[in-house]
Amino acid sequence: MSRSNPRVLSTLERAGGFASAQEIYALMQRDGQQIGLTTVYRSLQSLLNDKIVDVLRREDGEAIYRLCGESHHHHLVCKSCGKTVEIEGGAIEKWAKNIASENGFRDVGHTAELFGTCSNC
Amino acid sequence: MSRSNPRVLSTLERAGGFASAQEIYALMQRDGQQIGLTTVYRSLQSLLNDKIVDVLRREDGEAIYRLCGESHHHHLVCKSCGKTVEIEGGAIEKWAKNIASENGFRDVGHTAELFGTCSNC
DNA sequence: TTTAATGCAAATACTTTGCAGGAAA
DNA sequence: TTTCCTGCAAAGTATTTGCATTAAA
Repeated sequence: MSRSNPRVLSTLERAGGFASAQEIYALMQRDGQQIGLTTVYRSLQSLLNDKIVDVLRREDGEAIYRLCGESHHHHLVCKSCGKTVEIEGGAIEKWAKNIASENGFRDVGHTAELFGTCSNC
Repeated sequence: MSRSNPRVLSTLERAGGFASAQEIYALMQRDGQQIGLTTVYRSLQSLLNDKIVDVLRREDGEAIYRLCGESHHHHLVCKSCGKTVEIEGGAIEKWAKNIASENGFRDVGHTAELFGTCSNC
């Protein structure tokens, strides 16, 4: 797989660490940076692979990418405005471990996302 | 807007109260029910409007609809053989509600999946 | 007759892939 | 040369919409 174009990552940072592929592409175009949409998508795939970014979905299904810290966490996302709060998942980690051992599973990971409507919407 | 075709709702129920438009359409086709994909989409829109169903997004962005008020469950999936266990999510529901109110969110739903290696693998 | 439901086909939007030209090692 | 990066164009998938036909009231 191809490596990430560094300008894609820096554009994502500049966008507030939260943007779709289309938006990153548009931003770069507006700045006069020469790049193809394909490269933006491929770079994001690669960043995702390296766990440098995280992917969520907007209400309309568009994928939005955001920079991700190293610690395992979850998100609480507003369905209306996209506002995102990072959640520490202590309780859910414990829950996952319990469920796993109850069912004889090992090496258990998990995904969890919360979504709703924030106080401003 | 057009009203919902009742067979769409009953197919969604039959699917376990959780399916995408494409899946509902395929299910109805397989059963020999005559319906168009357009009608399935329009019916789901209408059910959504009437708050009879709820919409979530799969990881790949496909919209999945579920009956409102269904006590939904989660899955524990073996990465190696695909064995799946249904999990009752009492603990996680409570967790989600707490997190939501702590952050001033309302109408909060969630997704959660566990994956690991089962005892046979 | 008037209104609502239906479904085909076309249009949209996002995303991925095939392929060939060019840059880098 | 060999390998990697790039981007156009085409393909793919999910979803919506225009429009004419049909069923129902």
